[in-house]
Amino acid sequence: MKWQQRKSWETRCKLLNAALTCLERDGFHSFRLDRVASEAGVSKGALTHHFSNKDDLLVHAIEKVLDEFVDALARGVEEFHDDHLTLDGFLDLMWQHMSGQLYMVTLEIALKARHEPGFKDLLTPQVRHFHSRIDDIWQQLFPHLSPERASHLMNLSMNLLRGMGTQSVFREDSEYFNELLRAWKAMLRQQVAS
Amino acid sequence: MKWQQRKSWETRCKLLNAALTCLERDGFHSFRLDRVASEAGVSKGALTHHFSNKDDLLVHAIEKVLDEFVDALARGVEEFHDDHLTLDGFLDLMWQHMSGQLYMVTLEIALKARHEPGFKDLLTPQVRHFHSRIDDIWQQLFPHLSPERASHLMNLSMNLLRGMGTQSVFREDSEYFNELLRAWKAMLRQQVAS
DNA sequence: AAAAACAAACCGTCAAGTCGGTTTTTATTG
DNA sequence: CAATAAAAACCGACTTGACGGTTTGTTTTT
Repeated sequence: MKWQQRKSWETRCKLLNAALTCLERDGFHSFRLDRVASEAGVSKGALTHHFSNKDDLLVHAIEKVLDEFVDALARGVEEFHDDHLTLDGFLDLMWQHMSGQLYMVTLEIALKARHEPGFKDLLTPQVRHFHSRIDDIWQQLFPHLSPERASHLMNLSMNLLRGMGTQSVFREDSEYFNELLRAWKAMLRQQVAS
Repeated sequence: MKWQQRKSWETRCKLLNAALTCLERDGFHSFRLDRVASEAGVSKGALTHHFSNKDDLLVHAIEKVLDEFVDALARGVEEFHDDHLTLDGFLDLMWQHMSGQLYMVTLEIALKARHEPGFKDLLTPQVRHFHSRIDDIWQQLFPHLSPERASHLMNLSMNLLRGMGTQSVFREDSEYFNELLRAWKAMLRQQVAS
């Protein structure tokens, strides 16, 4: 029980990464299990061995990407407290992730969940956990504000970034998004100061 | 050339509405032409007679919904100038539309466009036209601000609402969204005043 | 008569899931 | 320490069902 365990974990990991790659590249509508398998360099049989079906694979893939995002933010807040990162820098970190693979993948999944109650139920616990972790992070970011106010500012920021992520589908213009971000940072500083 | 023209226009319209209904209810992944036909109360043959294929139907449907949205905002800005609508009320109007059929449909379409360059090319002119009309509206809303500043505030607002629309998939809690909106209105007033 | 509006059967394609089989690793036993 | 049984990892052909587009036929209008 050693070589097998490790090998198993490795192919599982390869499959999850391949699933995320395919989901971002092809979208859920054109998400094909055999393409995931070939992207991971294993057979379709191996995939079905590790994940009982499409939904199972997707749920675990989304779990992975959300965890990695929150981990990155948690490291960010540490740097913030050590004065190695400004508030602006923290927002840059958020945008860096939200404009990459993460957001598009969660968007694809969210739309799927919207139309499949069973799948949504599978995801809801993950989503709740994700939000509570992010909420914690913002409470740490602004310990001098009331928890409600910190949550508000966090949710406004997250939703702004979500919207920007969505708009980036049709408008590929990083300078424009940087400007928006700059404007938001200024408003946020104002709110935090008052 | 009269009964025919009218009948034709009627079934076209029924088909477009049915397409929007199906797209919001089922999502693009489960968007089926025969379901659109039965939703519209016509046969599949009628559908293929009016629209050459799926993409053609979708492009015209999205055109319709975007036009209706901007028309509503245009009426809103008139009421604003006649002092029948406050800035808060105008944002409520925007959120009312963005939290309804409009945004979910555009989201489905945006994700499709993201993975199908040909389809994206079909939509890009529509999207540009949409944005220029919305931009005009915000310029009319804030004639005393610089065009750049008005555009900034518009894009921040739109993207915030987009993000809220996205989040509403997992969080059905209208009071929460009203609170966020209230906070944003306050910040926006501050920005407009200064 | 001709063209438009509509109906519905048909077919080719394509992917998810199933399943019997193969190879490799781990546990057991004399 | 083999020998071997058992279990896990993996492979890929096949079935099955579904849907988009085509095509042929029918009715109604001009």
